[in-house]
Formats: sequence, structure tokens, C-alpha cells
Amino acid sequence: MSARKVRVRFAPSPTGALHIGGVRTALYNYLFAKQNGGDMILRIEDTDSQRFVPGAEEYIIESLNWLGIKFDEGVGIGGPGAPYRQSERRDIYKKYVQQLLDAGRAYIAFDTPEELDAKRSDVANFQYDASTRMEMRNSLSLSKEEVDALIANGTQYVVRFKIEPNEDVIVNDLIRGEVTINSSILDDKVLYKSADELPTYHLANIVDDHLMDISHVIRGEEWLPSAPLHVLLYRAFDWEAPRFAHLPLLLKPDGNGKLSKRDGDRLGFPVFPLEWKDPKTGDISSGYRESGYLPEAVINFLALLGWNPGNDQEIMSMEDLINMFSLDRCSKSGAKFDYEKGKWFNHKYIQQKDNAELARMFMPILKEHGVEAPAAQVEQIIGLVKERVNFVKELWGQSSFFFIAPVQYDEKTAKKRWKAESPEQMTELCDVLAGIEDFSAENTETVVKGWIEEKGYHLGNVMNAFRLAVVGESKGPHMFDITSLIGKEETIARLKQAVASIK
RNA sequence: GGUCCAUUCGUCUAUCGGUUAGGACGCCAGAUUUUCAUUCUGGAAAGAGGGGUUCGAUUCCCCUAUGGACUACCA
Repeated sequence: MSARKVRVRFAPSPTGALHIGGVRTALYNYLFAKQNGGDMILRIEDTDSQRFVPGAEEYIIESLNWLGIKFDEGVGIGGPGAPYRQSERRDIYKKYVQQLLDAGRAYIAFDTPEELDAKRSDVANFQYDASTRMEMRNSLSLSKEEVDALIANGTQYVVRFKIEPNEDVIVNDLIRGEVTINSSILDDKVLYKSADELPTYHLANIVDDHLMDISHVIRGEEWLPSAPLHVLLYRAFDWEAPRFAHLPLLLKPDGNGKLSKRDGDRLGFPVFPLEWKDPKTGDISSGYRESGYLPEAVINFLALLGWNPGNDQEIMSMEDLINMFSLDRCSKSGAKFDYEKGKWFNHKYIQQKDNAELARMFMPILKEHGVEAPAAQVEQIIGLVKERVNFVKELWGQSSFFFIAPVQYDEKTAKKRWKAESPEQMTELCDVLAGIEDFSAENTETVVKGWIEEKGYHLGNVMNAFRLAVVGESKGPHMFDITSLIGKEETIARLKQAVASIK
């Protein structure tokens, strides 16, 4: 074990919204870094000018910010390794590509994409490697004069990594153990493209991780097959490689395969942290934030998809997670995404949140419904109904009757709860209520129950009709908590309205 | 096709050779409640198949099956 300082990076490429699986990768990197007193770096890997999507970088930063995943260095922050955007590091990569060329570890290839396509359709399983490279047009097969002439007349070329065949490359993965791959199955990967003067992912990644002194590379399993290539690249440069940890993938909830944007659209749940509008198509994809998720709930839920603390604890704050996280408790197999469990986490976090904070989140929703109410009152109402909701926005459905008198009465409930004697009893109840001085829940309950008992009425019948009249249907918190909040006048008015309307 | 990785209730998972295979979500039932929820209690529900190794395998090894990832001048 090297005594290197822990430094990890999250290195997304700005090709669209940040996928929830990417968020989990960022989270695990963050947890690992913070647990070890290390640094977390944000690097933007925009070496593919073709796939660049405007706004994606800002989206990624805003998403991680919302979730509370903080960076010590990187795009938008700066640091000793700046710039952290790969498109701004052209000169650096050029220098290292040249170094590989000079050392004979890489070569220049002139084959056009068309030529390669033709080759691939001609030869089954064609691979550009030690067995085929001499048949191609490159600096190994061509004379020095030919190569110089081609470059001089501006022919576009790529630089390929010269992989020595038949060598077992061992990747020591922190999650999977030793993974051995024979170098013969690797092709001579393109490292650099003269067309846009940019390296490909593989080269840029290795150079940057080295220059930024990254100690641990924690990334998705889709990178495992190219890990040996990276190991070989570190060797070619004679650099110390970081430790690798390849995380299992997040899978679709139904069927099989990697979770994708489409699954979210199809099954009706977000796969992105924030709402995302595709600048090309104008399509809008929903986000966890806009769907009413609390960032703590998303973090907690995601943390447990592929990792567990080894005990039965499920509710964990970011701080808990930082303390408890460990790479060797990460599972090896992909986790299917269970949206129902995500909802449950949100429910739990809503219960933990104090009413004042929930009220602040609820206010805009109230406004949408044309309701203006004092914060103190909203807080009290939230205290009464929050245990019944999974999302802040559901608060309206559970509490609208506090703000607006029922305009209609649920038919089924009316049929069942509104008895022949109800109109008379409710009219009597109006008088009873009118006579109450202290309209607190406790006192009102005492008085009303006293009246019911005195008259020999059936408690359930009276209360159910009472609820129907005040709420409009058969739901809601304790009746007298409702009446004390809406007040005597409103309660009586609603009773009278009900007597007049319910048949 | 090739290479690599994986495989415990429907789902997320615990188990580091000996357990009535545990927990959670979801589901079902019951209790509580003046309603609806919440909550509580209980229940159904799992080691892919086949070989080994071992006194003993969910656990270690091999094979098969299944799933996944990768196989671009994308990341």
C-alpha cells in the first residue's frame, strides 16, 4: 500500500444530463475521499467535440451541488491542476503523445474511417493490433519518407498505442480482486486525433490522473475492459498507476440491462437529478428535485444501491455515510433500480424535516392554488398531515380542506356516513359549537363528546357526518385538531353548508 | 462471435464452512383510530443447475446455464 494522499476525481463528459448512475459514482468517490481526508476533483472530459452538449457542464455542477457532493478542486473551483477542462489541455496531451511516439510505444496511422470500415466488413472480427498493423497504412508499415510526406501535405492521422501481444495484464481491482486480461485481445487504441488536435479518452484520462496525482480511480464497471489498457499506458510512461475500483452498474427496474433515460420515461420516474431540457430536441426529462425529492433522500437511497454498512441501518446522513463507507463492502453485481424504495426514503426524510422547513417548501405550492396563509398556521397544518405523504407536493392533497371549504361532498362517503338523522344532529352541533368559548382541540372535544353522550347519540355516526361536512370526504387528521385550526366560525359555516347541500 | 465481470426472497441486501438463511422496500392479514392515512404486530417469499473438496457447503474449486459490460478517430 502506498502512502499516497487520497485524491479522487469525478470526470463526466458533458454530453447531456448527468445520469443517476453517474451521480452514484460521484457519491462513492466523494464518500471515499472525505472518509480518508482526501481531495475530490471535478474534471470535465470534453475530448469529443462531436458530442458536446451546451449546458451539460452547468447541469452537472448544479446537480452535484444540489445533492451536497462538494469538490475541492476542479472546473468552477480551480486548483493546482488547472485547467480541469480537457479541451483546454491540448498542449499538455500533445507533449505526452510525442513522448510515446519518441519512445516507440506509439505510432502514427493514416487509415481513414472509410478504409477501416471496409476492412471490418471484409475481415470478420478485424482488430487493429500486432497481427494486422503491418497491413495498414501507418508509420510502422510505411517508410519514413512516405510518413513525412503525408504529414507535410496535411493528411489527417491518428496516433495509436503499440500494444505488445500475448502479455497477461493484471488489474488489481479494489472491488473485484485480480482481473487478468491478455494483451492480445486489446487493439492498438487511438490515443490522439490530428483532426481536432485532441486526445481520446484513454490518453487524456491517464495523463490527467497522473498530473493531478489521483490515487484512486473509482468508476463504473463499463470501464473494466479498458482497465488493462490503462495499466499498460501507465507502464509505457513509467508512472505509478492509481488503485482501481470498478462499481457495479445500475440496472433497469424491469427486465435486464443498464438503466437508461428511456426507462424513466417509460416507467414514469426520473433518472436525472434535475429536470433536463435537451437543447437539440427540446425534450424535457423529469428530475428528482422537481419531483419533490429531498437531496438527503436521494443520497441515502443511492448509497445503498451497491453498498451496505454491514448492519441493518438504512437511514444514514451524508456524515454517517462518510464514516461508514468502504469499498470492500460494495457489491459486485448490478443493482436494479427500485423506485418504490426511493419513495420510502423520501417519506422517511420528510418525517425528519422540521415543519418550518417543510412549510417553506410548501408555500409556493399553496400559492399555485391561490392560497395565502400565515407561516405559523401552515406549519401547524404540516405537523398534522406530514406523516401521510411521501412528497412535499402531496401535502396539498392532504391539507387543502384546511384552506378551502369543501364545495362538493364525496358521494360514496355521503351515502355511507350521512344518515337520515345527520342534518338534525349537525344543526344541533352548530349550536353546541357556538356556545364554546375555548375552541382549543381539547376543550372542543370534551364539550362535543359530552353533548353526544348526553343525547345518547352514536359517537361514530356523529363524528363521521361531522367530518364529511368539514372535510368533504372521509379522510384527514383528528377532527378537533381540524376544527381548532379552521376556527369556530368556519366550522359552523361548513356544517350549515353541508346540511343545506347533502341530500 | 470474442474477452471480461457477475448470479441469496419480486427488488436492495446480510451471511466471511456448522444459522429455524437475518433485515428493508413492496405485497397480504390483524391491531390501534370517530374517517383516511400513519404506526404497530404477524405472514407469504430466496441460495440458477450439475459436479467436486470437506465430517459438514449459500459460503471454496470446476463445468453448464443465465444476465451484464466491453469489443469506435464515444466517453
